[in-house]
Amino acid sequence: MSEERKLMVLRAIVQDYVQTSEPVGSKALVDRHHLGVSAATVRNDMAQLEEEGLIHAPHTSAGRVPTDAGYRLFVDRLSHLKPLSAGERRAISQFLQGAVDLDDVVDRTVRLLAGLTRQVAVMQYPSLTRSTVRHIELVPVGAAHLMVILIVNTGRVEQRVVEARSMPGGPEGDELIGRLRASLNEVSAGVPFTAAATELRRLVEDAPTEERPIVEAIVSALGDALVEEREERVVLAGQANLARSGGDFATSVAPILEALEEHVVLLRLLGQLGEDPDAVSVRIGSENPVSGLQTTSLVSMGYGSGLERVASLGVLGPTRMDYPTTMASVRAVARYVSQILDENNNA
Amino acid sequence: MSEERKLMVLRAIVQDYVQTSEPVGSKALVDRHHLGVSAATVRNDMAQLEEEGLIHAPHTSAGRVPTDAGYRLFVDRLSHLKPLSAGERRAISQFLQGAVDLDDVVDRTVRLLAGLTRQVAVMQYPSLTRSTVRHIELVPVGAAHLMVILIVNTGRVEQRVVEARSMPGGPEGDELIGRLRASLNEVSAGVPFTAAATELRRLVEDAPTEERPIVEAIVSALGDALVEEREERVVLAGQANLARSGGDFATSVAPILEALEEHVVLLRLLGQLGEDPDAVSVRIGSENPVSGLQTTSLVSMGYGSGLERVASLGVLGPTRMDYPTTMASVRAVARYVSQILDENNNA
DNA sequence: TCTGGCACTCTCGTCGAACGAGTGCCAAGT
DNA sequence: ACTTGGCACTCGTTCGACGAGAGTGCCAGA
Repeated sequence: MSEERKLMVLRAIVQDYVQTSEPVGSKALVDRHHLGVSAATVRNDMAQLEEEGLIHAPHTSAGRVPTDAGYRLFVDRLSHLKPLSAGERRAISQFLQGAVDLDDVVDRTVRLLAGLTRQVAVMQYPSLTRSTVRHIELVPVGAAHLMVILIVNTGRVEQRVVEARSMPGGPEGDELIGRLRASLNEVSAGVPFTAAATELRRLVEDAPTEERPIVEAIVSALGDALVEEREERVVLAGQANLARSGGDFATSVAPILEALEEHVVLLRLLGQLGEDPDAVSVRIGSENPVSGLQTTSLVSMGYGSGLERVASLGVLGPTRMDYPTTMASVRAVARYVSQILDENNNA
Repeated sequence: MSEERKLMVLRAIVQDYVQTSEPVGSKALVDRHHLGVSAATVRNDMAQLEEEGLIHAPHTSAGRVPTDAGYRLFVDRLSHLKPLSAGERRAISQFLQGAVDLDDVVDRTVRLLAGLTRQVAVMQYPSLTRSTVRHIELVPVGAAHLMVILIVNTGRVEQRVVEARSMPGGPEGDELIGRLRASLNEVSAGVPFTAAATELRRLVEDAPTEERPIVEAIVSALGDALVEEREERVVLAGQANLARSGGDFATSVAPILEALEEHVVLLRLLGQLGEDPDAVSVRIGSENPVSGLQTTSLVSMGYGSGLERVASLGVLGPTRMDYPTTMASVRAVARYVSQILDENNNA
């Protein structure tokens, strides 16, 4: 028995099953793929594959279906990414180029990915955790409030309003605000997020007693913004594709939709990338720790401006999915997004 | 034949059908509701109701089901909002009070509504169209760029980066920026959005020739922000409830999910409120112009700070829904949200 | 080690009958 | 003029049986 042929058979099973969504039998296999052997031989191979836990028969007399392990082997060793056509690449690029701001980039990306793969697209907002402070702005709002605005190097903006009752009015107030703005930016502009937090806290200690309350308030608001933003966001698109995806999902799609609404878990999932940040990561079925998602696969990849992979994006679909194509799409989109973020960043 | 009893029968049918989700027959009706008449009488009434197009029999020998018109009559004349319990009110209030910023208010609101009604919650972002400019801020970014920040009275912030090559560096630049900031705010602070646009445009004309390019760039960026934001956003939650809602939705939930992804149509729907902005608006089944949503009802209501109803929120569910309870929930949430926006606004 | 053949096992769709819920209508009662 | 009980009739639904079809496992031979 040729070990190599066995793998050919597995590959053929995966391909056929993905295409037809029906268990594939020995006869159909030899018809559709020109393996040079007979159905009986294939049957023997199948029996072995089943023993190894790579495929599985829903019931005695039905064809075989790949198991999660089977897909895993297929993805790791039996497939190569199917390159996109030039037209597709151009379309992706142009669609993303049209974005006007970061929100728009994210929005367009998920929609694009969902449309491209006909599955659910998920995208993590560019993380601020590894980002740096670009600028801090203070704006008086009414007499007794101050708006604190934090601008991050990714272009994202966070704002908070703080009370500032102790703030003197008129020119004195303006002078104070100007001074605070200057020192805030001095210690934190260009500084990575985590470092900035401690630097800012030192400012509070150094402040003269009468300015303590207001500096305290501002710094604590900034701290809030960091933490708040650290628990990041995800954006989804293409949920309709779930329902449309026909006979998959033995049970209803409800548990999956539920899981998708738990943004916190999604974020944890997306956060766990493979070692190589430039490779597409695939989490198949039960490899997936989340309860509702054990019949789905997550194909994801990091993206971000510069060398840092700030966040990741991907698609979620039935384990029975076209991995080569999906992986290629995810990779292409991740790269284009990175590129666009780069441009915006250096601009 | 008592006209009044006929309506009682309709009401009973709606109530039973909503509860059991099965067509209701004459026998079941007299058992469950103590109408003082026999099943045969009820049958006669039913025949009439059917003739009037208020109910409908799925097939010859099955119970009756309300039509869209039947629900409409029920909502308009046969039901009153079921008041929430004190505990529920307190829970809503507390949950919303915890919000830290506008995004968080919106996020919490949709999740709350979805949980409360076990349906899909939709919420329009507080519109900027009817809003006023609170403040405009200019922040230099690097040597040749300027970030333009627009702060709106709802607390929302929009930012744009513009090129400013012609901007002089050093103290002169700072002076220029200070002057521009002052005049921008002079003409637009507190001014309603639409008026602000024209005011700003006049600034360009009045600018001295050498400052023209930069003023032009800033104003055009602001104009962009207005238009961009005019095509507003919706936030959804509870899509899983769709799939969970059991036997409803003859077809699959796919078309509904699809429709929900078309944010533009959703916005148009939410935009069409009834005359009375303080009343709950109900759009039932086919009253709904959107193709995918003809088996669903939309219960919505305006909200906003002050007297203005800036935007609206609501829930979407099967036409077979518990209208009194749903309407009460939507109204309660809309009111609390308005209240919270008010507080943030006046603070 | 491969191949053809054959018996065996399942699932799935169809058919028909029994069932039951519910209606429509009629004739009688109030 | 309504209301009521009765009764025949209609149709979906359920259930079991049955046959067809697909696919396997295994064996004996090349």
